Amino acid sequence: MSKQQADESANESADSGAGERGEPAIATDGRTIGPRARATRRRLLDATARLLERDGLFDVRLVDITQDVGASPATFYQYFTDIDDALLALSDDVVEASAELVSLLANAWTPDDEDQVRDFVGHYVAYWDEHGPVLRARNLKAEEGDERFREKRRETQVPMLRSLAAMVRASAKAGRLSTDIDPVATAAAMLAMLERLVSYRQGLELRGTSAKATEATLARILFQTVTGG
Amino acid sequence: MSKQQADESANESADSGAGERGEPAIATDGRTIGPRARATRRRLLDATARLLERDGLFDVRLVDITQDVGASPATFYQYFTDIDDALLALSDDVVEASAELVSLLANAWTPDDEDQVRDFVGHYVAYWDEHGPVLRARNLKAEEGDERFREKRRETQVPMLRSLAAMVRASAKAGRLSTDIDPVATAAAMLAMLERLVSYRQGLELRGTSAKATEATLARILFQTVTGG
DNA sequence: TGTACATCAGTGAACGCGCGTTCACTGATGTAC
DNA sequence: TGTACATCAGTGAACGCGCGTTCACTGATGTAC
Repeated sequence: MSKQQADESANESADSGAGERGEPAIATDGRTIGPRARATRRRLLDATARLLERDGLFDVRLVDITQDVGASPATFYQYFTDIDDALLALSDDVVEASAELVSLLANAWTPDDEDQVRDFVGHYVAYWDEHGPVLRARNLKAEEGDERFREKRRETQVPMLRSLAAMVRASAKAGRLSTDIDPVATAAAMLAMLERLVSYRQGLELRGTSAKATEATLARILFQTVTGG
Repeated sequence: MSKQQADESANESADSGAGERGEPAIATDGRTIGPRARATRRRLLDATARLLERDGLFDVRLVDITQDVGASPATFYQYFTDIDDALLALSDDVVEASAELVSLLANAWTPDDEDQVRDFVGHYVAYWDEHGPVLRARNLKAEEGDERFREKRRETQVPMLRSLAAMVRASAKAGRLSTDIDPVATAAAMLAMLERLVSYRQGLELRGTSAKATEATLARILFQTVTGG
């Protein structure tokens, strides 16, 4: 490895405070991991996300990932057992990034809070714009039955599901929604709608419906269904 | 490649003839297809769907498909250029099966028609129960950017989208819905909700929400959002 | 301040297996007379 | 009704390539004195 490359690695490691997140302290072969190694691991993850976007989940190759960061295939195995292992690590990142989304659901919405609902939908769309490839890959793997990816998906969905269900319950109690609806199913339906529609957005734009209108519509439906407003 | 080979490979399978449905009249190597061959082709498709369910899209192997019907790998190539080709054929089947679903949307719903909405949701769920593996595979491929599968998805979605959007428009005109909503985006949101929630159903059942309650909730949301009732 | 040794990090190059793919062939079915 | 020939349908067995995987090795960085 060239001197320049080593310098770059050192710079990139600046962004992560040493070993804070769920990052492992030892490599797959038992070596202890220093800052340089941590930076390499990060670069491999970033490359994986990049190629996920470029090639799609079906065509991501371990060899391509390492080539993308200018490393040997053997290096990959220092940090991950296989590509799924790297995808799981990336999934942890997006779980973490969903915390902000969850926080926007902390205070129950009322019929006066349509602005807050719009704000939430805006953040939700931005979240998918930023993490789309990883989220999609995670969901595909989950849908294919892989329990590890199912768990990652749950980690983001359940907190949101709980908050929304609580809001529905409150709205029903306040007489703004019929009491014979199922709060959890309603919340799940809203999350399903949000999650699925993001992948339809381009198709809709082609059909003459702007992204703005789609977002506004989502917010409206969510607002009405959850608050009864 | 021999001259003969070059000639033959010019006539790809697909739609180059008049079978009963969308079935080709000639095989990939130019032979004309009789009833026996058509049956073999069907058995290969059924096996593909079966293994799709058992192994998942990532792990479907051409060799396994042919073994499942007791045939040689070479037989597969008589009828399909590759697995994707077979998946596209299966996708045509589910497009065809969606006609009944579309017909249930032919007459615009009014606030008196909640029963019809429930009926539609029931059929929708049944449709996914029957064709889930193929629908999922088609959607995954579409989401991964394959234009051929995108087209198949559109073929089922667009008619439903049109019908629902028309209903929303009518409800708005009748003053039952706000006129500032976007009919197409609203219709798309409803379809997104339906499509996505089917894959969550098991998860919801584990969380104590019955399939019946989920179905009823979907129908309720759809009913209110589309008819304004 | 320089040298030696320990530890951390990365790699070249080969290996091998799983799986798609092919081709010359055999077997089955239909038809003419 | 039987025989010969044409056409339809299916296959065994091998081939080869793409890609994950491994291991003994080199190189980089830290530390003791």
